[in-house]
Amino acid sequence: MPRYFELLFDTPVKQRFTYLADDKGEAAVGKRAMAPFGRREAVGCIVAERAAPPPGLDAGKIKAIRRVVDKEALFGEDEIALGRWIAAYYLCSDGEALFSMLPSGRRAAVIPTLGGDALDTAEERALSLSREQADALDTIAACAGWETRSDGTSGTDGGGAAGKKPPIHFYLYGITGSGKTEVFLRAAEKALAAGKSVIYLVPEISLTHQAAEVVTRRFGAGAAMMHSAMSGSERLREWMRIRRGEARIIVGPRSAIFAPASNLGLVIIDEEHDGSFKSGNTPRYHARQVAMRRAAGSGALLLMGSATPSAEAWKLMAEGRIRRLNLTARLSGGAAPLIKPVSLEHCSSCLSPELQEEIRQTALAGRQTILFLNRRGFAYFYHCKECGYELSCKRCSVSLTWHKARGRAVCHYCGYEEAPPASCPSCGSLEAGFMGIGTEMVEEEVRRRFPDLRLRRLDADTIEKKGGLEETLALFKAGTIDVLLGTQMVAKGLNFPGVRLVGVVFADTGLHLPDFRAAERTFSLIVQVAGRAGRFFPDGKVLVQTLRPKDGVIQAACALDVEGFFRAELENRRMQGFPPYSRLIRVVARGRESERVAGALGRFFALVRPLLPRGADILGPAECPLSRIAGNYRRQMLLRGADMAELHRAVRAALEQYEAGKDARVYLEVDVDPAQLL
DNA sequence: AGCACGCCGACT
DNA sequence: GTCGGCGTGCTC
Repeated sequence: MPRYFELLFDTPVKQRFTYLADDKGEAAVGKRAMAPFGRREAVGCIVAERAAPPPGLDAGKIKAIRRVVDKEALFGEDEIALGRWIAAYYLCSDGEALFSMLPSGRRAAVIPTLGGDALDTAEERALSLSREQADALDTIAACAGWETRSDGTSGTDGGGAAGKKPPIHFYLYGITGSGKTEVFLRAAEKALAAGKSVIYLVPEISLTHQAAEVVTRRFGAGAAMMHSAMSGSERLREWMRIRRGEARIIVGPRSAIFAPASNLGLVIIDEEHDGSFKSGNTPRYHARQVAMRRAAGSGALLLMGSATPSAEAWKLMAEGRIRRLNLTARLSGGAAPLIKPVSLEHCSSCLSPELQEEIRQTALAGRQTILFLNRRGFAYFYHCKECGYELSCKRCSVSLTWHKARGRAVCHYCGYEEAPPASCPSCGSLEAGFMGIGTEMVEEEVRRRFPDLRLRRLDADTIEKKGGLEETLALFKAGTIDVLLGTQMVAKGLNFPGVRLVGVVFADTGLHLPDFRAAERTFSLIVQVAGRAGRFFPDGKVLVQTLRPKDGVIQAACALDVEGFFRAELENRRMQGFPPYSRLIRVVARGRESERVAGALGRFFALVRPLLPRGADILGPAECPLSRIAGNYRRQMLLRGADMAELHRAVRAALEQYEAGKDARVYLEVDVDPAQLL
């Protein structure tokens, strides 16, 4: 009696392929298998067994599996079902979805990790919880119905083990330093004690390592981690430990949401607002969305936290669909820092007199300064006053950034570089040059004004050499650096007690980008950076330099007024019909020839428009804000509607018709719930 | 996505 | 006369 198995492959082909079992009888659902696929061999995943070949398929076409790759199954039915859901929701093939769940390390990223001692020692040390922390924890535990044993608190809250209750989501909304981590850890402890497993998501890169250390210290061998620097085999080993139930708490970045944890009781999402929870390649999933789906399926509880929630989360809290738990008090003695907008309007230097003075005062007091600017290089655009010429990349519609130290003009999108022009390449005028401040320029300025201060710059250019990041952070921590200057990476999660002053060199970066989330990102970035100041002393100070000190976003950020910010921001979104008041699917066409790109997207537009439900509309087609990247022209359209299921139906049907006669040399990218519109 | 088959231009 | 471009189609 021959056995047949259905396999999925990591290709965009939306089909299953039927094979005969191999001779040895090892084949089983959930294992990977090598099989002849087209004119080559490929690894597929066995997702089902069937008694007979599919009707209508020529029996002669069926081939046999070459060999089974795995000894034990990697996936259970739950994971396979989750893969199907991902594919349906994010509009990719089942195979792409399933293989993206696997920590195979196909595209293993080498990512610098932070030195383990960048931990928040004060929070870790906390033995007893604050009143707010304890209340939050009690509320969570009570709703979850986990058996509570410690604390002398009495037993279960009715409900108990079995029975599917509607999932409850919680949001720990608290300022930086209010002790969210400790509540996360205690909630995890309780879930584990009740026999459940826990997934703990943290933003990519830096925090993964820190959080992983805290969790392993706390939970020992029962913890598994999935950080991006691990090799494929290491990650696979962790995967199997989780499947076997040997590890019941999993820490990692967004992909850890796929961990094959059985009896899932709790999903934690730390820094919920962080952009790295949304995947940048197919399937373009959002870990929060997947977490909600997993929670719904398993009855697990979802616990998120941030000082600056996303607009989506904020709205759900306002509607009562996520329960908010407030942490308002700063632990460890720190007070909310004084945050002040400083106008750069009539300032020739990138350091205003006020910021210079504070840097001086801070150094005099023997304390440290962090300067933040989200732009590397020396100057980021070139302009000719004579003829208006602007120097842009030959392959992208992006201006070249001058990297003075390297002596090159560089494209930050494709890496193209050339020698910086001595005079205007168009008219030869000398009234032309680079403008717009970057971290290198700030570095030069600080060194010029404060030759005695020990300064380190921390951005993608200075950490290229391995260990650069760890070294700089260690030096800063040890107090051998007075001023730490850098991009994003100084904004997130680093806690250094010696810091008194934080200077945001230019807050307007990104504020006026053509993306409806520009204000939200700017707001949360400023608030997050501000959180680096005075965490352990009451005299922290933050100066926010801007060309528009009166701007509502800047003002709200400086007042740490999250409520006020969202009152205005959500009203804007509602008026303009953007998320969270609508749902979006973004379709991008890209290709070498602009006419073909336009033609292809136009054709897709014609296909999808009649399929859209009432009330839904289309923005575009139009050029992408970044209309050309690495030689590819890009056009996009935004499908907008109230109901994602309806949008899905329309796009899926249109895609099917489009495939039938698709344009050569044009690629369509579909992004459900896009996070970036550039 | 691969990978091969197949049909039109400039080269040993 | 061939090498090689990339358009088209298929993968149990």
